[in-house]
Amino acid sequence: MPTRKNAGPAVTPAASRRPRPSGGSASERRDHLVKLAAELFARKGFQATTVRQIADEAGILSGSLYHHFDSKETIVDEVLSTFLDDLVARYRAALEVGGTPREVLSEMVRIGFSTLEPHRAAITVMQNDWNYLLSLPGDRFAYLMKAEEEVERMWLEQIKAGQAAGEFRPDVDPKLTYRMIRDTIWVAVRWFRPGGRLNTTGLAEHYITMLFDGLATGERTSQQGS
Amino acid sequence: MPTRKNAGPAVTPAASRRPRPSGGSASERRDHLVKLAAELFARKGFQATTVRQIADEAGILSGSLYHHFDSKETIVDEVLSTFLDDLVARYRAALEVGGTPREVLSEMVRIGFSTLEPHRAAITVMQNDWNYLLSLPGDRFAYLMKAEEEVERMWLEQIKAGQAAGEFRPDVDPKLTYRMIRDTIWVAVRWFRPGGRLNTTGLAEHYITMLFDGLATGERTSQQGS
DNA sequence: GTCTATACGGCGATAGAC
DNA sequence: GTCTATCGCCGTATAGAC
Repeated sequence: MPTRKNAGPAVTPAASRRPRPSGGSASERRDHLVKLAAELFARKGFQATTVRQIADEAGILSGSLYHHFDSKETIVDEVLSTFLDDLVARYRAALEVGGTPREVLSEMVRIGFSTLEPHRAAITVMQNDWNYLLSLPGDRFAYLMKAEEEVERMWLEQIKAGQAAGEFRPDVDPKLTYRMIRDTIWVAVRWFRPGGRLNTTGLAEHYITMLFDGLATGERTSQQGS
Repeated sequence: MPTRKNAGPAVTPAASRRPRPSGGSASERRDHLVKLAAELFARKGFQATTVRQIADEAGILSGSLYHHFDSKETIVDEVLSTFLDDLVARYRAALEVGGTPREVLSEMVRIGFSTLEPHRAAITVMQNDWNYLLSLPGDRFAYLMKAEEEVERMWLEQIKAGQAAGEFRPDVDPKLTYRMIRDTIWVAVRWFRPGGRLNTTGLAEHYITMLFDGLATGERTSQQGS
């Protein structure tokens, strides 16, 4: 079942706005075009990708694209909202399962790295064109910030819970820590390629080790309280 | 003295290509234009920034820009090469000072974060437009990869030395570890703003703690050998 | 060193035939 | 659902006056 799980409401407008045809064949074509466009956006950047290039890739002319989408922005909107809906749904599910803060955070790290392969293009676009899309006139891409805020709340909750339980060191800033974790995960799309020495699972476990236990061997230093 | 220290040769072509006028007044104007352009590139992206906008910002017309630069690419070239020359020179200097791997790595982390403020715009451009610039026809921006490779060698050397000395855990991958450190530092330009709770020094110390000792309190887990 | 004026191409998007 | 044809705009860059 490739459609949304019922773990919560859609967080992005485009996802709920999108019509759900019965046969599915009409939207398969559309989805295919979105995938092609996403690859180009990721490789060249949103603005540097022209509607003619997208159409070329699909073997049609640029004018024909406008039978499926009313603008280039609509396409990138769909790329990003599809990814964010999936991501947020999986985070919510992980929180429902529960566990110690360390267990939940580990799972959230795994979820993040596991999206690297299926959503590589979308994550790349999100990283490179986030600021530009937010700077566009109108509120069209405001949902990007909304999604980011919900995700941040979920992470912060766990980090703070871990500190309150004495599981995490009290002398680190939760927000700062969250940002560094988040960035480390997403920025990996820049260099991660499937088929390398490590798959995304190995990547996640490597990072979980570093995150919780650090690079150093031996005794810890500067373990002073808050 | 704002010019290059004699800690090594320039690593970027643009830097050595650039004429060094005696009076300095002529190049001050040029440097000013580069700074204005860098801010716009950082805010809107290289491609989305037009030469007309750059000229507007400087209070001249777009045609007049071409008295100073022969193309828009030349401007971004100068933005990036100035930053990279400074960065590489400082890394080289840190390696010359020496110390234990942990000390040297800590210093390299500090150097990285300390560039966030003076080179904020350049780092942002580097992050967002790296792929696009490398994809341009010709070898013009190939020096970006050259610089990146030299920097990677410097980091890997220290990580591996630390593992050989038993200072760092042997069960992490040096290259992977380097990439994650590098990404965590640079990606901070996305959210770091001077005047917040933490300055770049505090940021660096926070990260050094996390990097070496991790988030967890208490005993370490999974300390198996290679 | 800046301005005026403009060349030239490619951009996103549209209308209507098929 | 795609093509043909095209509109109007804006992009980088240039030439020559001042």
